[in-house]
Amino acid sequence: MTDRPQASGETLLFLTDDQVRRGIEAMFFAYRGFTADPDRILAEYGYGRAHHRAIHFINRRPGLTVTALLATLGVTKQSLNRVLRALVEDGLVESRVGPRDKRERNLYLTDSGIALEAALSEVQGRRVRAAYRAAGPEAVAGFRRVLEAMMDPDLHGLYAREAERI
Amino acid sequence: MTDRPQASGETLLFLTDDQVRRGIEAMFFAYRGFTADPDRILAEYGYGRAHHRAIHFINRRPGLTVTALLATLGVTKQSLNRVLRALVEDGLVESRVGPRDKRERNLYLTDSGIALEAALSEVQGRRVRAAYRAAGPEAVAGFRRVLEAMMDPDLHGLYAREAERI
DNA sequence: ATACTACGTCAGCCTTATTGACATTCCAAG
DNA sequence: CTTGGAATGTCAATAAGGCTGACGTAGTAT
Repeated sequence: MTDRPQASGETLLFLTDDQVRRGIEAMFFAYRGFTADPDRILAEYGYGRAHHRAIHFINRRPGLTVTALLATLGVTKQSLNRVLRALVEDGLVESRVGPRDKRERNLYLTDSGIALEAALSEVQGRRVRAAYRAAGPEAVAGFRRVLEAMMDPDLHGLYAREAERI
Repeated sequence: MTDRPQASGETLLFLTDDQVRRGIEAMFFAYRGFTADPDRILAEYGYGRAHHRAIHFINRRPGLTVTALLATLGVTKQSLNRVLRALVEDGLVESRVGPRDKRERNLYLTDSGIALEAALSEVQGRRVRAAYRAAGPEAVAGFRRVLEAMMDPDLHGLYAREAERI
């Protein structure tokens, strides 16, 4: 379909199919690198990425309700429940009855939960920082802009809007 | 640990833990958006991302051997075999006995395989292009630089070196 | 009093991944 | 020519993490 080399005219940003495929490939490799370090720590606890995500978002929004976390992660409650139950049983997450609405459960990290979160974001952040350093400041700004644009507006919009509201 | 706001001195690129966490979060949301469109197509075929990855790399390197694909994907042969068998049975991938070394199997996409790959990279590329357009050309360059730096050198190095060799 | 919401849980199923074991084919080195 | 090892395929068992469907309970809201 598209086979012009570089061009620029109307779009100023013309990419061949091959260039796009390289970008797709880069996302795959980068995401794998991105998750490799936390995965190793999680494995020691018998946890997976699902646990990491829950811990991450509870840390970001202490007091988050189960429904809100469900919407953020985009999984079913049955799926999340298994993960959440393990975290609560292991004493990393605390589930308090909602003060306003008693049906709700507000989720908080315990001290051990905070410690694990710190360890996870430390190793993951190490790689992110290293990549940022290697690429340079303007590259980081561009990176973030592309990522934002790549997000699914339906799924992420809710989260972003909620973030402002709170 | 780190709570200075912006700074710049020695590193020229100082990021707070919170900024790094936002980056981590952005990767999560972006990767989900990135895979959403292909996932819908794959579901129609009863396939998953594993099939997509196999199709992608066979398309990129027609004649790829099973061992090379194994190393690229970083999975076990048992895991890949299931995926590969489905693709061969469904007539999307052809597995030819190696001409030089008859133990090897060279993998090729059939016409239907090429068609599916085109459909997948079309929808995925659509989102990538949209994100690139929204972010601008310099942002894209920066994005790629950060992604490259984020890859696991051990895993990706092999692939990159092999790409040059061929 | 009734309807709806938030949450938890049981059961069953699927995909993708793992480890371990074993067979086959075939290249290459002694 | 024999033998070791490499490339591949396959069987079995297991696990994480996701899904749907169904059901129950507590609490809010009308």
